[in-house]
Amino acid sequence: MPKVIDEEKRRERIAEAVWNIAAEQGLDHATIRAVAAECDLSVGSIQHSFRTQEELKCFAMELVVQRVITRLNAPRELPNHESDKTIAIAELLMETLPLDAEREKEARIWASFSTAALTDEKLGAYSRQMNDALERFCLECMRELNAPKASEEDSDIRLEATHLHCLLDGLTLALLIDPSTKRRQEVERIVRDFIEQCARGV
Amino acid sequence: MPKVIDEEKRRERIAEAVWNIAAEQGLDHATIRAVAAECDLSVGSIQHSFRTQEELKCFAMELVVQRVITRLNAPRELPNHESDKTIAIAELLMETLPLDAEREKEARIWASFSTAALTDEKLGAYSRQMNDALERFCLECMRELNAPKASEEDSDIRLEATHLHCLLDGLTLALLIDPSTKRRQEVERIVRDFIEQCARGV
DNA sequence: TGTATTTTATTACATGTGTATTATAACCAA
DNA sequence: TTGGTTATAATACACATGTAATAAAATACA
Repeated sequence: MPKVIDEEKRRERIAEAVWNIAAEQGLDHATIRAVAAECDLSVGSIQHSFRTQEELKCFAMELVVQRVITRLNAPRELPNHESDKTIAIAELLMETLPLDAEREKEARIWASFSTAALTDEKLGAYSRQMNDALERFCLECMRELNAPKASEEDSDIRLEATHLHCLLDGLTLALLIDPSTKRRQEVERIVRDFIEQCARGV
Repeated sequence: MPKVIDEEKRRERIAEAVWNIAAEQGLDHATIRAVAAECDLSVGSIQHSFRTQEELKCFAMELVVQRVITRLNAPRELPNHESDKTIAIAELLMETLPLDAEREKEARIWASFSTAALTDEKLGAYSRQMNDALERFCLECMRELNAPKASEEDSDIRLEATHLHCLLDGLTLALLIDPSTKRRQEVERIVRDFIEQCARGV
């Protein structure tokens, strides 16, 4: 019998090396050799886990989507008190933004993959999956905000969820381009104001 | 005396070839040879106009910024009547979105360049220039909307302009990922609602 | 027309890249 | 220990790429 390794863990370790390179140098720098060096493996070992580079890139992107979706679906409990809940939701949403170094790295990873997905049909599906998940998450948040009133049409809430979702994407981009403290404060203020406005049901 | 060509036009023609490839296959596919083929020139001609590939990419990105800024700064006249003006501004803003094939291509070009700018310091400056220009444009729009009231603080208007700007970026991304008619209609509705809300000064 | 000068085209070359191949090393069961 | 199986490593190879070098063509003025 051969040496036995946890093949799934190995694949994830390699995928994370792709992430690092994508965040720091762009996805196109994630060559087999660069990835091998990044995760301290030989080219042969990478090839053992992934037959082709395309397979590796797909897996690396799929894993991003998986992890983010898992996090978005994590069980949460929101405060009962209405104004506390509003604040909690705003903070929940801000956790998706690159307001600290770790999230910034994630956002850079995602930016490189989703741009690649625009011209790579194989990756496009993951892009759409992520989009759907974020939209659902925003929709849940909006439902929570509107729950006590139940005054709005469902289609209106869906539209506001899409608005929120796109706003978050745009804020993410803005923070990647300008991660200054000033910008971060503006972004936090925008999210809070928007959520409060939604809660007031304007 | 040598053959005389319009060197500036030539450079722009080459840059536009880079754009085409970036939109269709991604910026990393814009190799010297691919660009030469795209604009029906030899590799030597490209080299005559651009010493290195880096120089070419910078020029190509700079030209995008230049053209967009020129368009944003184009003189416009808005209707005097208030509600007409609101509608006009909404339509003005929607012209920046990839709601038709031509704008979609532009957005894809910009997406590939701005993502590359995240990991390429040389390109980062253009990214920030474009951002500033869009933000100024949004600010002008917000000022127009708020002109008749003059009730808001300037800092609030600036924040709303940033909100608008980020929203537009996010909507652009959403349309690139899903350019369906349904999505387009949602996007148009979101812009109109948001602008109306701003006009009402909520 | 001839020629100087620049544009264009071709080629060459070093390096990077994906991947197949091969050889070695590591491991578990008998 | 030994044998068989698999993981790892190293190498080979065809091809793409950026760029330099060189040759050829084209043009405006004398």
